[in-house]
Amino acid sequence: MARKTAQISIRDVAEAAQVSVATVSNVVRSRKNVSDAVRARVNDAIRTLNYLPDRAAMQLREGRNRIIGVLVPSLDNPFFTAIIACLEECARKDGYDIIVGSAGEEPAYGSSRLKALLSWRPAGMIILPNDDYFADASILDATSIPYVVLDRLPHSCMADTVAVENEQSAAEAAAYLASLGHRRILVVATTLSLANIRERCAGIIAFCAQAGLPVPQVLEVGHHAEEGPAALTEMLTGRNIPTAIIALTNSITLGALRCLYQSGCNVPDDVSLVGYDDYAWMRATQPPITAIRQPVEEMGVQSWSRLMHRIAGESTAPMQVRLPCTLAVRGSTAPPKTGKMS
Amino acid sequence: MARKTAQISIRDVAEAAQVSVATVSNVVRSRKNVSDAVRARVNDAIRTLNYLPDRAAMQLREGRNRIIGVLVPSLDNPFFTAIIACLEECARKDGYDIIVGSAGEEPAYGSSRLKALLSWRPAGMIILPNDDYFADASILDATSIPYVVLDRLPHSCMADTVAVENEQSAAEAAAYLASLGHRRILVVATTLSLANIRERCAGIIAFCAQAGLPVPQVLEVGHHAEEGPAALTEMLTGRNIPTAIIALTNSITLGALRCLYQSGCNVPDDVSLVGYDDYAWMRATQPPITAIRQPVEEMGVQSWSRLMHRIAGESTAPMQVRLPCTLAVRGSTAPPKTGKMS
DNA sequence: TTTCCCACGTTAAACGTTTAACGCGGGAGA
DNA sequence: TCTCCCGCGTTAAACGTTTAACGTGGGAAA
Repeated sequence: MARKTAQISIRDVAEAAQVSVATVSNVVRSRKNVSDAVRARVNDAIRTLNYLPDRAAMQLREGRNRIIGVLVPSLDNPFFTAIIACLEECARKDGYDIIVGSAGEEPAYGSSRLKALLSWRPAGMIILPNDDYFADASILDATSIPYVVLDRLPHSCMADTVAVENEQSAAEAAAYLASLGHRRILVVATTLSLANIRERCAGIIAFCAQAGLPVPQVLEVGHHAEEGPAALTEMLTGRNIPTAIIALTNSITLGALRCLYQSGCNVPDDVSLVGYDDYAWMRATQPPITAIRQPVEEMGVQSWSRLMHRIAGESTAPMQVRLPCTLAVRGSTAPPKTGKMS
Repeated sequence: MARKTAQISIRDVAEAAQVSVATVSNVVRSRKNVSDAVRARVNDAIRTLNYLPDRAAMQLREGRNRIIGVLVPSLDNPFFTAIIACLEECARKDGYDIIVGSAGEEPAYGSSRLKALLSWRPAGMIILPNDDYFADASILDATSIPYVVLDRLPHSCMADTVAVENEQSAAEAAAYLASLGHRRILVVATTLSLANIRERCAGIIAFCAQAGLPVPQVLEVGHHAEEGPAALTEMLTGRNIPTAIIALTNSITLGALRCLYQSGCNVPDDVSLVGYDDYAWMRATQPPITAIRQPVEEMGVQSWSRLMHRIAGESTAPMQVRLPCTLAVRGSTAPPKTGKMS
């Protein structure tokens, strides 16, 4: 009978099957030849005792285990959870487990979450930094653990990185709006202290400059913008409102939509809206939202693949992967009503 | 200098600080009095070597560690990720780490994910089952690990459970629709093989019976309904369409909205819509969606608290916690246009 | 019959911690 | 001066695995 109090260990199984612990291990890991009779006895014992190997012990013995640490800024953002879901799928396929930590959007906790993750002695890490100074890099570089930086790129980094083509995708959205006849574009951002956001801004500004459009206005509204930031509502109820808005993240897209709704602006008749990320709800609004679709799945797969290569010992120079976004044109964008210009 | 190849251990620190490993441990865990001079030496060594204790070894030594396993059906559903975010917050406060596994909405993998989680020897588990037979219960009961079942309740269960008042909340939504004058209500569900969904249906049906309304129609559309299930579109383009829809999950709410949009039904003029769960996007649609708000945060907190009590040794009979939902009335519900009845 | 080898099992060490038990030196009380 | 105790550190065992090294018994080749 299994003891209820303590976990049953390989020793209990060995005892029950009348063999040594080494033999049990050999059966479980199928490492050495074990006679059929003994194997059967061991398997029986495992089943009746409900034996499960202890990962901590395995890991301790083997030095490094099949664990990947994933550090994200937040678990409340569908963009991050989608990536996690994708990484989890990759991990399952390759026989890894992932451990997820959330560091918070503001770099407040400092590196405590990273350290917690590292204390698992993971075989590798995938990091989505919450700022682009990425002080954590020094901690990671002090270990020999390979890691991949995803989505938000730090200023400088000795590791593989995977990100989307922020400038190009944002410029493409601006170009599309320009082709519809828009000239006054408002860019709504979380914060310009994030490199990917800055790149998106830069893409739009560069396009406008090149196309002879006025310099677009940029509004920073912070990370918690789902409920519709007051600053934007104010701007939309004022005079000389923009004819098009580009929202640089999914939460901003949502917030912008609420502001437009609150301030009585009609989409797309009064103001056109283009949002980053593409979620199901954007296709269920009326009108559906024109979206810059980030290749979330591809980001997960690529970063996983990079990490696996590094774990396998690849020692080439760090690679910088950039993935293209696609613009999904829907009903929230239309030519501006010329009447409202003057 | 730290060896680059292997992780630095407590022994390296001891060597660098010229003390025994026990002393290092005592400094790190501040267990016994250590003189200031020695403490300083040790802390210096820790800092220069970038020492991080190895969780696997700690856990092995201590038998059971501050880990909670969380098993959810899917990481693609914001309801589950919101709960995870909340549990993570609780865990951080109490000095625990959580390890998340996703089992898939269909009970296909069987119990392999659960076993993977259990092999971490967690101090406790929080489970959101993916079916209500909950075969995993036997595996869990075979261990001495306390666990809490959340959201979807199995047929019978010897553990603490936390769920919402499904019947009452659904009945309340039906009652509200009835008070507006609706008589033909369509219930759209993922699958009736889930207890919480069945309870919601039952609540609506019971109310209709009691209020003398016709028996509401129930449509099962499966788990991946965000894109708008064809069966629903078909029903909405037919004759004798319902005047109100109650969508029993967030994905169904989204899917229903798309179907309504596709089939040219106006919300709320042609059809009223009430949806389960309340996310930011539901307030950004036009009209905003009337929602049955599940107390996600409270579910997380309550289940965490139950688990902590059990871990602390509480051995009373299993408790069944039920939390109330609130109906947030918004623009997607209105009295039916009587003209369309005939 | 002797020798060798092979197939199958076992022994024991090691992984990095924690902690009970022990040692030791010096100050205080007798 | 002798004893005792207390504060500070160390030693060593233990946690559950894996695996290299080591029996051991029997069959085949000589």
